[in-house]
Amino acid sequence: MSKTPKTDTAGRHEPPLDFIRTIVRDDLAGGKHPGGVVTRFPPEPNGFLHIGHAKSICLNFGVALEFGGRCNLRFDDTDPAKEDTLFVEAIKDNIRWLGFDWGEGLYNASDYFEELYRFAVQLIERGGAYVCSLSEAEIRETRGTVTEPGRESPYRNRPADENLDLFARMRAGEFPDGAHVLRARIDMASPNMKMRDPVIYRIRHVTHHHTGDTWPIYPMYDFAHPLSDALEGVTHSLCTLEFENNREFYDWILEQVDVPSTPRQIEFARLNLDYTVMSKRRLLELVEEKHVAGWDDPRMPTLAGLRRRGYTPEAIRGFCHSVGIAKSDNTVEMGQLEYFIRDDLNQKAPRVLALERPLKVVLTNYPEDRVEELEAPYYPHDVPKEGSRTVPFSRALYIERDDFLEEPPKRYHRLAPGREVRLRYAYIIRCDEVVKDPVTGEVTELRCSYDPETRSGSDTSGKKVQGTIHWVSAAHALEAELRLYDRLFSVPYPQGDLERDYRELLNPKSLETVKGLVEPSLGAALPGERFQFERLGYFCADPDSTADALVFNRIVTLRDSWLKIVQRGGGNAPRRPRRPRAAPKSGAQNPAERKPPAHAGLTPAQHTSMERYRDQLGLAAGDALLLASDNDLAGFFEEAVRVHENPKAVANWVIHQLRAHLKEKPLNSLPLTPTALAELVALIDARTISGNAGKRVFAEMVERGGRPTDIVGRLGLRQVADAEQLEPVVDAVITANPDNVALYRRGKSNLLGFFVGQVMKSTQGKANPRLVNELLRAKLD
RNA sequence: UGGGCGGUCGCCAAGUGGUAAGGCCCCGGAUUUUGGAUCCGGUAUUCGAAGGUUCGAAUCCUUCCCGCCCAGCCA
Repeated sequence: MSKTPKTDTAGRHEPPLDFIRTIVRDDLAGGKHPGGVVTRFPPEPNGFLHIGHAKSICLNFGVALEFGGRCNLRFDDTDPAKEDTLFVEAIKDNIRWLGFDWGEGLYNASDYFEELYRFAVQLIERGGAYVCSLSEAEIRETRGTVTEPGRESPYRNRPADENLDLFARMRAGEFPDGAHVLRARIDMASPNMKMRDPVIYRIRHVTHHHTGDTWPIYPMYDFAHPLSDALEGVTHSLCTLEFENNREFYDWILEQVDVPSTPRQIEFARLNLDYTVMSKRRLLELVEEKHVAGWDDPRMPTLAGLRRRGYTPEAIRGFCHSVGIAKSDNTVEMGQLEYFIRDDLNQKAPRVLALERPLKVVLTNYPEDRVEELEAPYYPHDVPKEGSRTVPFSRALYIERDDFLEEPPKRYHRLAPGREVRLRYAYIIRCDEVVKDPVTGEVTELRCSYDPETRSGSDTSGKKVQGTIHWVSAAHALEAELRLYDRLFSVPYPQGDLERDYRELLNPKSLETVKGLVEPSLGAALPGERFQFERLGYFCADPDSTADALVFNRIVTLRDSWLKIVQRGGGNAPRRPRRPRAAPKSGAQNPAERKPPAHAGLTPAQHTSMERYRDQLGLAAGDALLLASDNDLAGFFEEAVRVHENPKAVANWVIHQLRAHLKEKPLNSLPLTPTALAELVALIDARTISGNAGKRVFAEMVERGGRPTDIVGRLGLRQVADAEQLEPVVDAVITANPDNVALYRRGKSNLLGFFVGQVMKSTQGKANPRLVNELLRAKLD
C-alpha cells in the first residue's frame, strides 16, 4: 500500500479518514446501504450536553453530512425518573447552536414504546425472554461475578403463556414497582456479564415527561436502543467505548425479533479534557451543590457554559475535528481547546482597550482641559477586516498595573521610572515620578510626560520604544465588571486522585471578579458580543450585562510569551535547557526473571511431541511448544516435514504464515495441503524463488490450493538472482530518486530499505533481496 | 486476570511488510504600534517490553507488562 497521502483534485492533501468514516465509506462503496447512511445522536434528557457530547454530535452529524445521509436526534428517554422536558429543550437548543440540523429526524425512544412492547412479546413467544419475579437483590446475588458464573432464576423456565399473561398484566399496571421484571433468556454463565439474562423491562409507576401515565413499564437501554436504531433504519450506531460489552446483546436482540433493518454498533473513545470533569453525574453534583452558578456557568465544560463563556460553535467544531476519532482512552489538554477559540476570534473579534487593574497616570505636560479623539482601528493590519472608532485621550489616564514595575527585570519592555513606552494609538510617554501611598508603600499614581511629536500615525520624532501598552482616559472610561475565568480544577485529573474527592480539587481561583475600566465605545456592547481586550484576552459581554452595569466574561487570555519567560525563572534567567527525554514507562522487565513458557496445558502425548520437536528436530522451545499444543497444526507440520526434511523452515512457515490465516478459518477448510507447503518451502530452500515470492505463492495456495510449482510458473515468479538482470533495475531506481540518494549519502542510512523496496516492487518481488542489497550498496556508497 | 477493548513524541493522532504524516504544546529566528497574529526553521534512529520470522518489522509470530470497561430494575 502506498504511503503517500491522498490528494484531491486541487492538489491539497486530504487528512486520512478515521476508522469509522473508513468503515462507512467501505460499506457505501460495497453497496451495503442503498438508502444512504443513517446515524443518530441519542442523548438521554437528564442533563445538559457537554463538550464530550459535541464530539459525538460532530461525528454523527458530520458522517451523515459528508456521506450524503441523515442523522436523527433521538431522545433516549426510557428512564422516566431522571428525565425532564427542560433538558430536551436545552439539548435541542445546544445542537442547533453548534450548527447541526436533524431536519425531520426528531424522535423519542418513548415514541416506540408500543412497538418495543410488541418486540418484547415476540421475544417471549420465541422463548427469548421470561418474567422474573426475583427481587432486585436476588437478581444481583444470582448474577455471579466477573470470575464466577451466575445462577439461573427459578422463573427462567416459566411457560410462555404464563410469561405472556404476566407481562400483559405488568403493562396493565397490576403490579407494584419491583414485583416483576422481564428478562432476556440468554446464558447465566456467559463470560460477558451483559449476557447473563439482562433485565429488559421494569415496572415504574412514574409519570414520563413525554408519555405521561400511559406506561407503568419501561424498557431498558439495552433493549430499546438497538430496536430503536432498527426502527429508524440507522445504519451505523456510533457510541462510546463503555458500550463495547453491550454490543453482543445489541446483535443478539436484532437476531431474535423481526426487525426492519440491521444497524451496526461501532464504538469510539469518549473525549476527556484535563482540569475538568466530564461525567454527567459530577456535572450534576457541581450544579446541585452550587459549586458553580448553574449548568451554564462559564467554567462548566457544558455547551451552555462554553457558550456563555463566549466560545463560538466554529471553535468547538474545529476542536472536535482536531482531536480525531479513535479507540484509545485520551485526555486532551485544555490548551488545544483554547487554541481553537483564539484562532477563531483572532479573525472575528474587534480590538478594544480595557483594563483589569487600573493604575492612574497623569500627563503633567498635557493641557488640563484638552481632549483628543484618536482614531483606533478595530482590527490589526494582519486581519483583513475594516472598521474603527475614536477613543478619547486626555491628561488623566489609567494603564494596567502590570505594565509598570519600579525595578524592571531584563527584557521587560514596559513602563518603569525614567522609561518610555507607547500608549497604543496615542503618544509615547515617559515616567517621571512615582507616587506612593505613604502608609502602605503601594504605587498609587504615575506622573508622566508625553511627547507631542509622537502621536500615532503622525509620529515625527523618529523615536523607537520597546513596548506599547493599553490605556483608557480617566474621565471617559466606563466601569465594568470583568469575570476572569480560569480552569475549574487545580489539578489536571481531578477524578484520578484516589485520596481526595474531586470537589476538594476545585480551583478556588476559577473565577476572579474585578472592577475594570473599559473604553467608552463598549457602553453599547450587547450580551453575546465578543471583543479582544488588547493584550489581555478575548471577552464576551455576559447576558447579565446592561448599559448601566457592564459585565464581561473572559473567554481566554491571549497567549503570553512574557508570562512564559517569567514563569521559567524571570526575565533575567537564562534560557531553559532542553527537556530531557521522558523515562521509559513501566513494564520493562529483566528477561532472566521471566517465567518459562507454561507446559501445563499439554496432554502427555503433546508433551512427547513437543520434546521431539525440540530435541530431535531442533526447533526452538517456544516453537516446539506452539506446534505441539495444537494437534491439527502438529499433524500438518509432521506431514510436511516428511515431504521436505527441513523442520525449522517448515515450522517457520506453519507458525508465521499458516497460523495467521487460521484466525479467519479452521485448518481443514483450507485447500492447502501439507505436501504443497513442503514443496513451497523446498522451492525457497533451493533458491528457485525468493521468500517474498514465496509469500505470494502461499497466499494463492491458501485461497485456491494448487501446486506451488504450477503457481510459480503461472505467475512467473522464478527468482532473479542475476546481477546483470538486476543492475538496470537498480540503476533505474537510483536515477528516479535523486533526492533520496543525496539524503542517503548524507547519512540517512535507513533509506536503503526504501531502495530495496523500490527494486523489489519493480521486479514484483522476484529479485533476490541479498543481491539487491549488495548492488545498491556498491552503487550508493 | 472471566470476558471485552486499548498502549506510536509532553497531549491528541496517521500509519496494517519498504523514508515514523499532521495538529496542539515546546524551542529558535524573522516580522510586528497587542510580549497577540503571521512567517520560516527545529524537535520520535524509534512505536509498552523482550524474544522470534524476514534482505527489511510500529506493522507478522510468541511471551510478558501496563491501562480502561463490564457484577444498575441507569444510559
